[in-house]
Amino acid sequence: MNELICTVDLVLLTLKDDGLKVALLKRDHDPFKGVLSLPGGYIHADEDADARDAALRVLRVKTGIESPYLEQLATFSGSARDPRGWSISVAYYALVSADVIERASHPDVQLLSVDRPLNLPFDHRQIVETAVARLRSISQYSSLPCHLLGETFTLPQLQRVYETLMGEALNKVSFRRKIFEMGMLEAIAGKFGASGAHRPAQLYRLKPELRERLTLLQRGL
Amino acid sequence: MNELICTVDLVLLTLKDDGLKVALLKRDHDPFKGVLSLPGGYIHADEDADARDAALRVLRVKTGIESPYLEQLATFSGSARDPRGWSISVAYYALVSADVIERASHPDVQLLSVDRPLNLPFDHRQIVETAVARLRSISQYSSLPCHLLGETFTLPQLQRVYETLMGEALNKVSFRRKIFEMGMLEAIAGKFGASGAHRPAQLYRLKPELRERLTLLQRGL
DNA sequence: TGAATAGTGTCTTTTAGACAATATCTA
DNA sequence: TAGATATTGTCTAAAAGACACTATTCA
Repeated sequence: MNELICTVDLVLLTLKDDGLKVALLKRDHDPFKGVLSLPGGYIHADEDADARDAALRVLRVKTGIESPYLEQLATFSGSARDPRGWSISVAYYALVSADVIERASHPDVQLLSVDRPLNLPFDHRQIVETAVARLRSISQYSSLPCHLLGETFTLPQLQRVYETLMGEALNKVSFRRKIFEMGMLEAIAGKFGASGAHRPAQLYRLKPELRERLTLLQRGL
Repeated sequence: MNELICTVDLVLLTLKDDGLKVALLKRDHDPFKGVLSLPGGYIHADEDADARDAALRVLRVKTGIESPYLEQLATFSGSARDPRGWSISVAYYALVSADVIERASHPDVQLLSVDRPLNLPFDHRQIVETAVARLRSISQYSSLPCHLLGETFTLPQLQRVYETLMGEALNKVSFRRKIFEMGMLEAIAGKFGASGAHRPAQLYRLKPELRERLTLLQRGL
């Protein structure tokens, strides 16, 4: 039997300046040493219980981020994708608020917009495109976008996140009906200050029991 | 670096006797020699261009089935799932009509209902459950179930397939509206005979350009 | 008080579902 | 022609969207 290269790759996504960004790092080693690419690394059979564990380890070591919302995306494989040989990479996507990336403040992390074509090594461009398509698709009928915001947020903030992801304006009344129908939020007694000369918005947070799993909508937003 | 066991596993699904079945085989080798399990096998770096290729090869060799509708499901990995060591398995699911399985007529293939708990080695039960959940979920808003029927079929047949997968009766008028809205079918000038003493149903087939990719519905059935 | 955004009430439009009438076959 | 299922027309109910009104804050 042949020895295959087994790795994980991470698509770490966040919102900044009203746009979706992907976190990239300069590669430490050849091939493509010094080139911006997805954070990734070999699976370590001796320390990772499974591929998800490897993904969390890679994210922690390479970006300093500890417990993001993380899901398996897909597995990319073949003889053509890595010059070193036949390889298999289990890709994960993680969603965090821009705050979390700033607090980790890893000097090497660069955030690039996913809206213009990315020039990346291996098949990383395809991996990013798959992740963004998945995020946009699932956002249409789930609570997934909440994870791009911080611990607490207002409904107008949340609506802007959904609108950014879906690329279209949403009806305010319908949006609120749907979000409440999902029943994923709990109001926090307290208000939002940073607004300015207008009525402040109610603060909400994800119900703690829903931090790890998504809430789904029957019909979409 | 450690050597990992790299395999593919196949969840081959079909409809028979109005129920969803999964195709299983008795294992040729240890571990679990002689036990019913998912068709699977090692990735062969020297002959498989990628994992999908490996999945198609395994399916062809082990079941005689040539070109099914095939999608990547997820990757299952870790030190706990295989007694031989740390392993990684890229799982695919395939949908075929019962006809296709019969025509391949591989003597070892056994079809078991997915509706009662399956007792399978490794983490194959979890893989099957994931595949069935994925199929049922995607069926709510796509043309996926068409692939469980043969080349041609009637709308009443198709509705029964959707109803079996979704586990509920569907409104006939709405179902037809939605299916036509998807625009995935083309009528065949000719009628359906096997019916009996009543008006025969119009035959349809998937538009040829949609044999490989799904048609999606904005709102679900 | 006026400007700005948050939150709500309600009417209209769109979509889904119920029901029944018509169509077409076999025995 | 009776009986069975396919197909279609149309009315009703539910969901989504448009729009405007009220609420609350700061300058």
